[in-house]
Amino acid sequence: MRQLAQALGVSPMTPYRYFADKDAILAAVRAAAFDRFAEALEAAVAAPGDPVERSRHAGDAYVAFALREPQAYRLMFDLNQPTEKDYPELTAAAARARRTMTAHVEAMIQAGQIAGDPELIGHMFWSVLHGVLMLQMSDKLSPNIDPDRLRAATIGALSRGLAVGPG
Amino acid sequence: MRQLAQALGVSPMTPYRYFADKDAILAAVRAAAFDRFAEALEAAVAAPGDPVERSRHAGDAYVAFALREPQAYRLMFDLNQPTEKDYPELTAAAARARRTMTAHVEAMIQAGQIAGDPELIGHMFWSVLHGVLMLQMSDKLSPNIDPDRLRAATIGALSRGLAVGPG
DNA sequence: AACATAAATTTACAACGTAAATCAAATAAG
DNA sequence: CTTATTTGATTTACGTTGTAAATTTATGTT
Repeated sequence: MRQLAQALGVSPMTPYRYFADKDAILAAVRAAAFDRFAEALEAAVAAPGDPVERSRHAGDAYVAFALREPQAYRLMFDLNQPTEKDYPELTAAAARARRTMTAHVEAMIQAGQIAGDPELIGHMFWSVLHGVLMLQMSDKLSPNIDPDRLRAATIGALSRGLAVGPG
Repeated sequence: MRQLAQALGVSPMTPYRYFADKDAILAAVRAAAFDRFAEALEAAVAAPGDPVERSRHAGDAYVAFALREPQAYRLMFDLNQPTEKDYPELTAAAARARRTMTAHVEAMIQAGQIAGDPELIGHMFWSVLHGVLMLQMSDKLSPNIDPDRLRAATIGALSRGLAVGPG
């Protein structure tokens, strides 16, 4: 806090005139990060190309964000952070990212590319991306395993599994 | 630290005669948690039944551990914790859990159940389980999504995708 | 009994988040 | 243009935290 205040060129207690406490400040940072994240996803999904290509772009954008702003990504999903229920703006920003995901899956379904519950399918891909990234960032992967290869293989297998029959 | 010392019925500085600092203590706790975790997996894999059934048991044991000891699971994969490279016992305990996983996949491959790199395939399932659990625990899933259903659907689709052709 | 070694405690300090009191700057009322 | 009143920022101070250093207590050993 004192460092932050100094970086802002202001006295240690000044931020407290604008935020309730440290958690509120971090919640604002989290919300801003989720907004940047949602923007990156929206841009990727809106790019030209067929639905499958745009899905790849979305996945790439997801990973690129996490690796470009690891601190932000960490904070966004940090289990030690207070639940976002207490911070409406944060809830909203997180929901926005989820909606982007779901909307794109819906588009793929309407294109006949895939079938099933769009929100569930979106969450399936999300889980894979997040899982690999978390294991990668916490240094839990075996030294023999290349994160990019793992991610590609898992997304590939999951896609194939979904193409056969919907979950 | 002071609370811990009091719980041990000892003065605040006593733990420091046995551990370098707080991180070292937490690393020991993490290592112990990983050992319990590995034991749970080993037990599940060693249960009777065909390989596919035993895989299900392993997955169930994984999830059961995380939900039965959420604090432990959190700590084990906490990104804020110092890297386990500095704590050999911790590295060893984590590697033990990975080996259990890989060994079982190898068994499935030799049973002709599946094909591909066993360590990679093990990591694929691991990523899914970890991803869903983390999203669940950090309260990031959409209210419409049931974690158990999400996990089952994702594991199911991934399995189907792997059955078709190896990654 | 005297000493050496190990183990635990006491004391002390710097850093943290923040409550309370104080002070300064802007705006409104007379 | 004063004089209030509100707003914004700072200073001071307190309780907690992790832990370094000094000190005491317990445990062998000669």
